[in-house]
Amino acid sequence: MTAPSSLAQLAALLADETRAAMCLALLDGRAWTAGELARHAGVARSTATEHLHRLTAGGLLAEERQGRHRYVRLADASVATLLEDMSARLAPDATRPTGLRAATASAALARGRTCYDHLAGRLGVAVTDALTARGLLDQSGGFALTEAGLRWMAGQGLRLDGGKRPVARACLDWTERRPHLAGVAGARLCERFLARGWVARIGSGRAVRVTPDGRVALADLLGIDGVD
Amino acid sequence: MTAPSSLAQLAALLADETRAAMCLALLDGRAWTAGELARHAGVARSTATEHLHRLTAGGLLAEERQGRHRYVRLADASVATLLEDMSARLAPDATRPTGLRAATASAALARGRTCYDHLAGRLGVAVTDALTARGLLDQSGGFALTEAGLRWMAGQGLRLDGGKRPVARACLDWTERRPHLAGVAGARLCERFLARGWVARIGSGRAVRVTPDGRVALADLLGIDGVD
DNA sequence: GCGACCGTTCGGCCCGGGACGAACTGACCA
DNA sequence: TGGTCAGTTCGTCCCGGGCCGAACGGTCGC
Repeated sequence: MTAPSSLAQLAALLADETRAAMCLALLDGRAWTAGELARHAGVARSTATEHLHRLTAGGLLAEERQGRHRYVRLADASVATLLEDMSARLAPDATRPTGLRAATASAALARGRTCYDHLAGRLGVAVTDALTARGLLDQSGGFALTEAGLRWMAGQGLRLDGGKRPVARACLDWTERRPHLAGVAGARLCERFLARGWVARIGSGRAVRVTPDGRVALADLLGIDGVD
Repeated sequence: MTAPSSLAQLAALLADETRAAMCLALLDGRAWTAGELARHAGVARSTATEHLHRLTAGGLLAEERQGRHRYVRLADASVATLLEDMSARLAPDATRPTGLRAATASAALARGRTCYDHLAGRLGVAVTDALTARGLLDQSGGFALTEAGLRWMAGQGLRLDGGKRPVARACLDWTERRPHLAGVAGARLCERFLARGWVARIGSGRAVRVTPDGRVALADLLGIDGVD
């Protein structure tokens, strides 16, 4: 039986604006230093230290120490899933960006970005749609790779054994309001795209752009050719 | 962009032990009165009132007033999903029941219960396994009804149009540690089983038992015959 | 109409926890 | 070996929010 106190403890970890900001920042799937997170959240370093301790003690974050730096990242994919699920409930509040810089940053995110370890934004949705159109992904009764889809992934040299993680899973996109592919399959695809240089990160954030090579590859591989 | 403050506000709703207890109680999918929840959570009625206000204002609960009673229930299936997902992270803490009454109650829950609007426990897992064995449900690349599965549901007169809700979805069972069928399909099956009297609720809780009629029907329909 | 009962509002109490700055440790660099 | 910088520990302040009991307002049943 789930104890109410455990649930409350877990929720309490995210019930603070500073900690929430830190977790959302870490949703980009990379490791941040304590100082970076402190600046990002707008609190003193000492305060950040305490928050990071609570989050790691609570099992949401994993830490790695390198010299005088303390790197933290989300503990595992299930934490990212939890954050996504909670964010999905909030999607309608779409805070309008003010100012030109915020607007272009937001436009870049809407075009394409990583969502922990898979692709999201219009790019993520386009890939998902293409997979479905080609009969590799089945959305009719859930979100699952078809027989053909499993063969296709294998043909690309992408392995799908990911322990207890679901192979294919829907993740709701807060810009597109449509589901895109997550789970092990989504993560492998994203890895591949980045490794081959088909998509590249913009600056240090979550936003990504499709490279010229990527345009060719996407058209070639999945018949996607309208990506902006 | 998801605002950290919104996420924190949502989490704060569940970050209180009393509110958490209320939400978990409501996971049985039924409507409770404010007084019942107050007693269940062990707080004064006035305190319960305040908590219920916060939960409804936050969109987690929906209320219906009947005479001098105030009935509340989870606002929608997505709230139940969120609670399940969070509980799944906590599963390992399996609090051992102490005392005979607690033990028999817990055994009944492990045998079969409702999980918001679908079946869980050994019963839920058995149904899920049977559907999979018969080629109606595909777990290989996610959780999805097969073509045959969609036809079978239609043949049973079960409609699957559920708005934006996924048709089939995995829900992790905290007693069995295995996924069972949730989503629209899971809900329709559970409805049907209850409506036909194949399973019946035990007392006022979430536990259910298979009736003699149910035993016959389950064997007949899905080849399940080991249910205890 | 009169109790009995459910829920609500309000005032007051108390505790937890989030914030900061100052002082300290330990790693890196000249 | 001293200076700098990242992170930590500790003392302190203060606010928000959870709890209760008492009083109040509807609704139901007799």
